Amino acid sequence: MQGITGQELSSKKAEYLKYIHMQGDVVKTTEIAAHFSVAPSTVTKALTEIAKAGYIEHTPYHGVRLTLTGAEYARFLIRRHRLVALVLSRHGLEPEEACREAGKIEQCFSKDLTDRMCTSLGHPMMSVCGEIEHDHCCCRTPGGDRR
Amino acid sequence: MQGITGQELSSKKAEYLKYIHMQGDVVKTTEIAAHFSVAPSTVTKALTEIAKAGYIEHTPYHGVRLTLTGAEYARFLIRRHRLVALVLSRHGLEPEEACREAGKIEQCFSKDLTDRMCTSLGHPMMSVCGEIEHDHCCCRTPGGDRR
DNA sequence: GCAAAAGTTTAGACAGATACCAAACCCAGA
DNA sequence: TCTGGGTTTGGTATCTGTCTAAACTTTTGC
Repeated sequence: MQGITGQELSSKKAEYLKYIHMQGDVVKTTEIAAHFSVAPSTVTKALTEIAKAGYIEHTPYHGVRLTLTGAEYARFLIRRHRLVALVLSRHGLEPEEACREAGKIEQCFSKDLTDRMCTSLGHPMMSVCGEIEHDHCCCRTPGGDRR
Repeated sequence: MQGITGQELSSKKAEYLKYIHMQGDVVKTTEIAAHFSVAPSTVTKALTEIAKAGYIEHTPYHGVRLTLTGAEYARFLIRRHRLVALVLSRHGLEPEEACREAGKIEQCFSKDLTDRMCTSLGHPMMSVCGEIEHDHCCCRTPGGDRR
């Protein structure tokens, strides 16, 4: 996945993708609908579009599963979320608040901005809401070495 | 202006309001349209709605002027912008970049979050793109004293 | 002082995101 | 196999932001 910008998916779709990633394997429409408190038909529509964009495989009536591209993108979304939460936690927010507020603002952060903050924070391993994986951060070459 | 949330105006309308504030006094439709590279009719429509919300007075064919409420809200928007830019500048961005990126993400920051960051930064007087006024920051009581 | 030019508004349309409901549809378990 | 729960389809709605074309107002130049 070269050239992520961070704006490939609208914010709601990105949230769905993150959720699918965190659930792992096959995820059902109803499960997503319940988690986000929306009607199943709303989810079906979003899923169809996310699938069209190549991030998930949607087998009608049987749920969705991330593609490789989708898994990679979801990891970026989660890394971004955790970096944003970390920044907020360093500006007076309690861990839980930082995580919640991050959820509201993260979609505005481009990949580039995310990577810059990551570098500036010294590529932290932990945030307030989980580990930060740097596999696909700008700070890694394909071989895994820091630049 | 009690109880600002930061989400009273959509992001484009907030940008227009900030611009009107920065131009001062009466601002014409065409001027705004040129600045934001949109059709004048787009601006008229937005202006009508901002006026309905009480932040500006719109005299058709003669331009707009901020109301007291609008001026106060615009000062909040500018303070928020500068605080966000300051945070970004402390995370590896050059002043100009920080200001530009702040413009993209600031609309997501609530009044509360803005005030928390302000406190955490020690109520800074300067950002990378201008002074920060604290007249209406949470850190001030009506008399002007820090809490 | 009036007509053309410049500026502005209105009206109608469209696109994208998100959401809903109702109806049709599929599938698995009793 | 039939039925019920889960899912999808199709239609509709709202919000935001945008445009074009036409109508209207103000200004300018002669």
